[in-house]
Amino acid sequence: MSGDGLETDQLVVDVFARNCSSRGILEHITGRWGTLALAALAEGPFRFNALRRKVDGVSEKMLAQTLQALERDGFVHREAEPTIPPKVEYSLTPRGAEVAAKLTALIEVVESAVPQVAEARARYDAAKAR
Amino acid sequence: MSGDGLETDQLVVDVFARNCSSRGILEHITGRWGTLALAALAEGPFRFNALRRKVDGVSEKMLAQTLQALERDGFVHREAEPTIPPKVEYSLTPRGAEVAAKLTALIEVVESAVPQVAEARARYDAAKAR
DNA sequence: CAGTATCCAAGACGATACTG
DNA sequence: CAGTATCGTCTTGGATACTG
Repeated sequence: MSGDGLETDQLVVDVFARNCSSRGILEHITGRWGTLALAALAEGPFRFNALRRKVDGVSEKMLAQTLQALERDGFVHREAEPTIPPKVEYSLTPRGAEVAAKLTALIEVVESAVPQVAEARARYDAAKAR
Repeated sequence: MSGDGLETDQLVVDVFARNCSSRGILEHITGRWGTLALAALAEGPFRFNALRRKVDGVSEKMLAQTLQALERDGFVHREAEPTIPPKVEYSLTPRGAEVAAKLTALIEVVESAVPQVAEARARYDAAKAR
């Protein structure tokens, strides 16, 4: 624990500032798997492996890691039943639901834009090739 | 009209699917710098170095790379005046503005949640340490 | 000013094996 | 089932130097 010249200011909020708390949080949410995990949980609670199947391509390690970060930040709730075999259910907290709602809105815009993006890319590549 | 079988790899749209077009697009947007660049441009047009100053901490390389990806996808417009010294202005396209709006909504939620996230982390860490 | 090119370190990521 | 541990690869990303 060093308290040297670099002050890790606890309450910088503007995302555009470096060392800002909100950036770290935002990166958990907008990270490669964070977005997909939250969007999946927006459809309802999931058990670990069900979530893993839903979010196609994620490894055990990354899903566990992502879920832990989101749980620590208070966006995801983890409910473990101490049975054998273990049953663990993940769901959104109220705050997680708020975030997830914004994400699904974003995803919808993106999905509806897929064809236009394909066109835009073709134009860009054609122009660059010339 | 949507086919039931898995048709192709070309126009898979569901984000949860691997090899899906929307995932790649989404990752440009939600990437470490994509989100911040779009959010910054939501406040108005910016020249390269102004944007670099605004988005604190981004390197030349990453900003250029991010901006090119977003331009190629049709979210950002690049206007270059062939003067000396060169003047290049970046702005949002209409589709980029749509996306940026969703992003700023997300950022607002995150920023307003900063204090609660800090609490949640403290609780989580305390529970884990025990 | 607005980039491009190159190098290199850090860590993100995936596969696998193992535990409770 | 729900993870953790470990290892090796491959990408990400920053610093620096250079061009038009």
